[in-house]
Amino acid sequence: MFGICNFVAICYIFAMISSRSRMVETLQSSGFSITMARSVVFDVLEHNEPLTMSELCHKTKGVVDRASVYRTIDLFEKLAVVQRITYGWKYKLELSNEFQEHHHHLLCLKCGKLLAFHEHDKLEQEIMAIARNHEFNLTGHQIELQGLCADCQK
Amino acid sequence: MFGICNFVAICYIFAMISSRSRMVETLQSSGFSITMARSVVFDVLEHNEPLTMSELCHKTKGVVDRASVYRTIDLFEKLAVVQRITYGWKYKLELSNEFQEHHHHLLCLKCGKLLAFHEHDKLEQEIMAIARNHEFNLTGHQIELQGLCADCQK
DNA sequence: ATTATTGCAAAACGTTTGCAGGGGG
DNA sequence: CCCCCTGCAAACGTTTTGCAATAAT
Repeated sequence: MFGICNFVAICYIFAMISSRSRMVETLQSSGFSITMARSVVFDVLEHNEPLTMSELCHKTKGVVDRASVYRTIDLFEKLAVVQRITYGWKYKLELSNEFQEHHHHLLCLKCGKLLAFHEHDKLEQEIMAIARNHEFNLTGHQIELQGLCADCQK
Repeated sequence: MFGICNFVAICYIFAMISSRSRMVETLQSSGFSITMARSVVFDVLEHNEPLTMSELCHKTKGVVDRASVYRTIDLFEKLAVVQRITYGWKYKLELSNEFQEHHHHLLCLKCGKLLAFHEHDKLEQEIMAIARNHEFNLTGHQIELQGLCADCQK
């Protein structure tokens, strides 16, 4: 009945719809309106790799004002719709863990690419152990690996 | 002959002298002068917790110009005398690993304290394994744990 | 003495804010 | 229709840059 391709496609469409509607729901349940600016910012983030603030502003130029982008990101962060990930000592923005799986990144110092990695079980366990040793009540963590990606090593 | 206290004191003084002279050596061997601005910035970093750029500028106010502080930090980073550590999505500056032992930090979200931790053998091993899996030529990494320190949990 | 390095001032960014007008519920 | 949200413009903090004066070797 269903080929694997159909299944994948259906999952993909479902993920998109559910991701967007979850954002709508998040906004409404906190009493915020669904406005064009917020929709546009969300859509841009959904369909791109992690973006810097200026990249985001550039992609929404002419449609959403810079100030509104900042205000929208500010709101989205408070509602945990987006998260900042450190990139060198700057940051990029992406949809947060509730809207996509928890992960960290490898940063290529030559081409600037951010490569996500998901195998981090041991890493996370070790981090929790360290926090425990220091009587730390852990609420979050950032990990970034820097180096040269496979392509740039050639 | 030597009490443990004397030994510790001697090690401490030796570490200070060697740290400063290693900086002098690093500058000279790359053809840079030892200037007042550079000495002052190094001394301030040596005798303080990690500092933000504005904290550093404030502590050197009236002695070294803001622009020179930036230029000095820029040079020190290129020569790997200082390193940036991410602090939230901002950064602080401290002497780099060659001038003090390699470590990472726990950030307390309430009082803002940066607590260093040194037990990270497993962490580092796991990080190298992940890089290997992705054919990444690893040159560095950043880890930051966020939460509430023991004092602030009360 | 010669050249690197600095201070000063101004420019270039990134981010925030006040306010009046426009769009969403 | 009412009020939240936006665009605009100006303010603000941080970082960079050009240039003439100064200090280091």
